[in-house]
Amino acid sequence: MKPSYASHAPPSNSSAAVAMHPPPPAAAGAVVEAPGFPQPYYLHPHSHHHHHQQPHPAHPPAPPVVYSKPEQQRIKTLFVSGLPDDVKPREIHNLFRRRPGFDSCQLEYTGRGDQVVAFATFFNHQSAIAAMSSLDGVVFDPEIGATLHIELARSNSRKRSRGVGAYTVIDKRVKVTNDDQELFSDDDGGSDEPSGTDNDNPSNKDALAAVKSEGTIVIPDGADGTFNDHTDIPPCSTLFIANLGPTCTEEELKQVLSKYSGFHMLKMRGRGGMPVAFADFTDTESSTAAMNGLQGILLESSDRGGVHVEYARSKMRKS
DNA sequence: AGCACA
Repeated sequence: MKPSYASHAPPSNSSAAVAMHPPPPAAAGAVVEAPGFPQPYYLHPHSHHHHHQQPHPAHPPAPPVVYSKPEQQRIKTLFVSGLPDDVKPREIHNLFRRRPGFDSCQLEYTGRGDQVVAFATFFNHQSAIAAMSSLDGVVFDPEIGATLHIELARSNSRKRSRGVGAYTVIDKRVKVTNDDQELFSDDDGGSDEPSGTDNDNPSNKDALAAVKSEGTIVIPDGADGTFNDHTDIPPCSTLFIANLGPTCTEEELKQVLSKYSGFHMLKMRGRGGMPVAFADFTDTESSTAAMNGLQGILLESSDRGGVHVEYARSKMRKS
């Protein structure tokens, strides 16, 4: 099945498909028709920055951000193909760990030849989209000419590296005494399609259990100098919020922050130009939960993409 | 990348 996500549409209607060399300029502002869907889907939040000659200039506030068809908006996992077969899980983790909203990733040896694919899971859909548009088409190994192909996965990974593992390896390679390996090939043989990301999907688990050897290895956090966290700033009960649109108001932020328990107060600075905000919570557990939920989300006022949230470098002065 | 308030 062909993904309806539009950056993979033929060059005819994709501005990103041309000039697709090292870092793809993230299909800026592209408005594309998704096959089978009447309305256009807006691929990038910069729509109102680059004024395409639109028939209706009477719409000043940019169309709030719909990236993909509704059922895809629950997807927080990316499917990564185009990897060299000697890729290491650590490399996948390092590819994604700095991306805002990154949660965890896994490398999967599919068992089809030496094919390797990966899944990267984010805390929200927008973060996944943002990572996808900045990494899709990137040359992963120039020596070998390996170019990453990234799309939304068909389903979310259920693996969550809650505190422990930074990444996971799934090895479906089989050393079967049976000569018939076709028994559990579940599709047409297309090699770069997103397969189910469910690592242990109950529906096919039983069927496969008898034949397949699947090992899940959780490599401990920090085993090679990496961290489960997507930032190196130590946890703090105050959050630093950046990448806000110039028109972002305290009220707008407060409204979304107050959905998280433990939220105390908000302070904004740098109004006009590039505002930043500090949000104080009762404890680091609350601030961490809020950060994970807020990372990469788009506000009405957002014009540079989703908000960027980090732990503040110092706790807000208690008043 | 941009981290203040005392």
